[in-house]
Amino acid sequence: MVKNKQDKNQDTEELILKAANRVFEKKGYAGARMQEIADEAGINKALLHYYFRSKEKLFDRIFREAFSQFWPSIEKVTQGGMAGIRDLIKAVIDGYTEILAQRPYLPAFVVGELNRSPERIKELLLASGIKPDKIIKIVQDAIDNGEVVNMDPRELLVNIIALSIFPFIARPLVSSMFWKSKGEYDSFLQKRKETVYEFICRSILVNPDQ
Amino acid sequence: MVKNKQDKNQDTEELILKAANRVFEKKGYAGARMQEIADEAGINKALLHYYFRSKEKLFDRIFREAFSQFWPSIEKVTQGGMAGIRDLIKAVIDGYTEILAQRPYLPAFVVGELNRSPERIKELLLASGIKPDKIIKIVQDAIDNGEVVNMDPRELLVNIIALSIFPFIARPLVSSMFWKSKGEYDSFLQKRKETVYEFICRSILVNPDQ
DNA sequence: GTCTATAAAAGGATAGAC
DNA sequence: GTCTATCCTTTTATAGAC
Repeated sequence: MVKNKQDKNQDTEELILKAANRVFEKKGYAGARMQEIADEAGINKALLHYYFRSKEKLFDRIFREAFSQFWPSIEKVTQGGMAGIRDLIKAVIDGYTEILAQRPYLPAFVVGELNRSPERIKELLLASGIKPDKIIKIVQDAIDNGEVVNMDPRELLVNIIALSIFPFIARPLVSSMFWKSKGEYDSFLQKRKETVYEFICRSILVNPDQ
Repeated sequence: MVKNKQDKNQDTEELILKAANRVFEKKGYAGARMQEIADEAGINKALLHYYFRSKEKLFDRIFREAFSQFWPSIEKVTQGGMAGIRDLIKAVIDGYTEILAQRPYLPAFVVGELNRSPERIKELLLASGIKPDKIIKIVQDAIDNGEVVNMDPRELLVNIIALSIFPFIARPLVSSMFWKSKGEYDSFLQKRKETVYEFICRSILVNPDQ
């Protein structure tokens, strides 16, 4: 069966987006080159502009997707309405572990670009439909009912995210600083899924063994 | 008293380095413009090249300094030879709190650029005179003598650094996600110096109150 | 829709006067 | 040591043929 034009459009656009994603994610907006994106996609520059008009617009498209991917299963948990604090922590860690295994450059990319244009954040957060208040409430409830030690719920959330993401953001640095080889660091990251959960629980749970 | 030529050299070079630091630190190598650095320094592009020949060389100079600044008082502690685990943790947190208050873009800059040229790390680590093994040993000792729960000492170090740095690396994101204003976030970062120490101690110390 | 060729602009680097 | 003017390469973007 031969593809019709509609399919071809879809394919090429998809191809470009995939390529642009790889290049932007690794090199950032300023470091990326339209030529390199075209090469990766197996087409030429002119076609890039035909589909997305400008580097800026192409980047915008890529970045929005990246930003939304940046929040893994936090939503999945809050969706249900009432989730336990342990579920929340596990969901965040597991979610990041999963997405970061596939897209290790994602957090450095998102965070790096946001540093350069912080004015976009408000809008991006709105568009992504993320509800920080809901998540904060889950933590606050756990504190109120004595499950978790008294602390600023936002701080706990920051800590969870920090511990999940940082080893990926600073991967080359941390890896060559403390580990013998890339492979060993990878296996550390695997085990870490459990150890970081325990690290957090030891710190915050009033009754760890309950 | 009139300045002689020697002074003038020094001043201009200093001026350029200051300007280059601001621009590179904020925009990264790819995003920085020689023109902007010249403007910030109050001179013209030609003079930049007169002093540093190329963008690459100027950047290299800036980055080396930034990298060395990235490791605050860890050294200060290990210098003494035998430091307690509590001292180590406090030293790292305090050190970062101090340097990051002055140079909030530093960690994102260092980590970001290292992601793009990881091959440089080995050499930079050597040149900086940092001794990861010494630091690991301090933690290992604390584990061996039963002060700290059993865990990979490297993981604890990663966690300490992560918790210290992440709120700065991801400042705009975290700030507008969980806080009402920039000012409130700043005051959170201040208080955090203590709370993060407690967070860590609760998790790792066998006898927290000792 | 896709290509080649080329325009147009930006940015790094140098020549040469003072 | 510092400046103006200019070169040259890179990179984004468009025109026009197929």
